[in-house]
Amino acid sequence: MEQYDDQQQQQLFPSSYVDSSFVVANGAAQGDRPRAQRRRRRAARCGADGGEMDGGGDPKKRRLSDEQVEMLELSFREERKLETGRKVHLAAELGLDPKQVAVWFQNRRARHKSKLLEEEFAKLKQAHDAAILHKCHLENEVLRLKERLVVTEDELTRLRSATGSHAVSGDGRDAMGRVVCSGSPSSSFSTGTCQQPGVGGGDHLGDDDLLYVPDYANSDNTLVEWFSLYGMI
DNA sequence: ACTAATCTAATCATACGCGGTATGATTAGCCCATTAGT
Repeated sequence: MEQYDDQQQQQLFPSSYVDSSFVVANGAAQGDRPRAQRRRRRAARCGADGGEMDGGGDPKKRRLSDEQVEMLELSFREERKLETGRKVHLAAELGLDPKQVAVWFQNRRARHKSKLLEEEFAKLKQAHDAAILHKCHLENEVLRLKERLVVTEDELTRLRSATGSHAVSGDGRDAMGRVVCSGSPSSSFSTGTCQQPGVGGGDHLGDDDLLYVPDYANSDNTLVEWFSLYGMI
């Protein structure tokens, strides 16, 4: 009993989803059992008994009554597995063949499982869609930050050219008293070599005064962090 | 180990209501389904 439940759970949510249509289309599900052969067998069987069901009953398939289905549903909700005793009891109570009850439970389990799978699929799809949306938002945010970065970079360049070389005092400081790096003028983010006027000159500057972009600041994220650190964003 | 009962998965066939869905029934299981009782 318990083992069957575990097995069912495993089959309910397999680790890898395989499209059943693919399996069927590739004939791997039932070992390529020929349909024609089954049809022939069925036709022969029907022909043999004159197209009637066992016991000479109604040849047409009869649906279970609402009451019967209701009782079966009730029983199914209590326990999805059907022990022999319960099956016989139910069958007697509903006026059905025990085999009919067994078949009903088999079909009910199968359809319950496919319903669960559908629900699980819907949930996963919803989560997937939400993740895609979140990714879009993040990408937009990155674009926005990059744009701000470019603007800030332009502003920096403009400020530098406005202050010009004359604005840099002999000790290598700009008008704001910050140390000016002598990196490539084309990029304010180049590592450059920082002029340390204080070295040997007795005029020591604190780290806060150093306008310097380190080597590791070569990715967008690091640049953003760096700009944030300096309150430029 | 053997066997009967039972299971899952796939499929068919019919009912119900108008092309497609719901549902009862059948079949295979291939390193030959699994489980439980003997």
